[in-house]
Amino acid sequence: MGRSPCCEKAHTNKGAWTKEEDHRLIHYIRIHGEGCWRSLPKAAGLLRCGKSCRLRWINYLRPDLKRGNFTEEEDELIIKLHSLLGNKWSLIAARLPGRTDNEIKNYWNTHIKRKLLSRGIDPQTHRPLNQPIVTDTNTPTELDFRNVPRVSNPKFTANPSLDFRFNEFQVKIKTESFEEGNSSSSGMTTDEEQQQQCKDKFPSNIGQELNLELSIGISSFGWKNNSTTGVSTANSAESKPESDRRNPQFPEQATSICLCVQLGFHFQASEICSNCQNSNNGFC
DNA sequence: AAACAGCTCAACCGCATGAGA
DNA sequence: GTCTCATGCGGTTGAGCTGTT
Repeated sequence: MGRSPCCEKAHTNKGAWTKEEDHRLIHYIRIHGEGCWRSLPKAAGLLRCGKSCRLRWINYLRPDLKRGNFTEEEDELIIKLHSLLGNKWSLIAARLPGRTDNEIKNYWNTHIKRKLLSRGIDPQTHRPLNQPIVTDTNTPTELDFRNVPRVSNPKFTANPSLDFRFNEFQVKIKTESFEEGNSSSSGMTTDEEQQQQCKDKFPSNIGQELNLELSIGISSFGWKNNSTTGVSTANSAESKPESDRRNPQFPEQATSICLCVQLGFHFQASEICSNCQNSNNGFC
């Protein structure tokens, strides 16, 4: 006794969407908003299954989608996020405003994989090709979860939020990671030279540590009022899909979810998160 | 110009998950 | 606890496009 199919396949269209279908879907969602995908096709007069409608809207028709090629910065961000998260395309897409998980997945498979391979990097492990995996118990060079603090139970946190974060999660990387490709004019690879190259590229008082901090949680202010906070674009209500803004699973005022992944140099405790404008000793 | 190969990406499929009855 | 529903996610497919011979 299996589950009933999500739609009556015999009476649904498949394949490429026509302009008329797109127009109907856009028109319907403009009036009624997202959600209720199962009943949407019938209500909108579409001979499509709800899944198909949802996918079409999310991946193609949504007005906040960014069109055009990926920038070099987006490329690098995707690579870094993939090294952290693996094939969690939806999580990666959450960090790239205007990009969809499907788009990123396709781009990864068609471009970035090849790019990494040409650099001699395994796209799955992000390690140099043909290099055996060596476990160094003293100096973490890749993700190191051994000292990750507990994942606190939301039931016991001060506010009713998820508090799932990899605290103080720093990944030391060699400065050669900042170099473009494998080029090294002198061929030298000493630490001194790498440090100098790093300083040349990043002429502030930045050290050699990249902070690849990942934190997932609902920012505390989000439970108060999301209309008056300085929420950055990535997490602002304006940038969220209509369904997120109307999500009945959350109280009306609790729609700001901080999914911070700080990719960059470790920022100071006195600074605030550029994403949620929160200051919590460098974490949010 | 035609045939073929390779590539891109929109769309589909199956499965997982959470909510509610 | 079990079942169904609704939704979301990741892997895969295949039509159409582009480049090459």
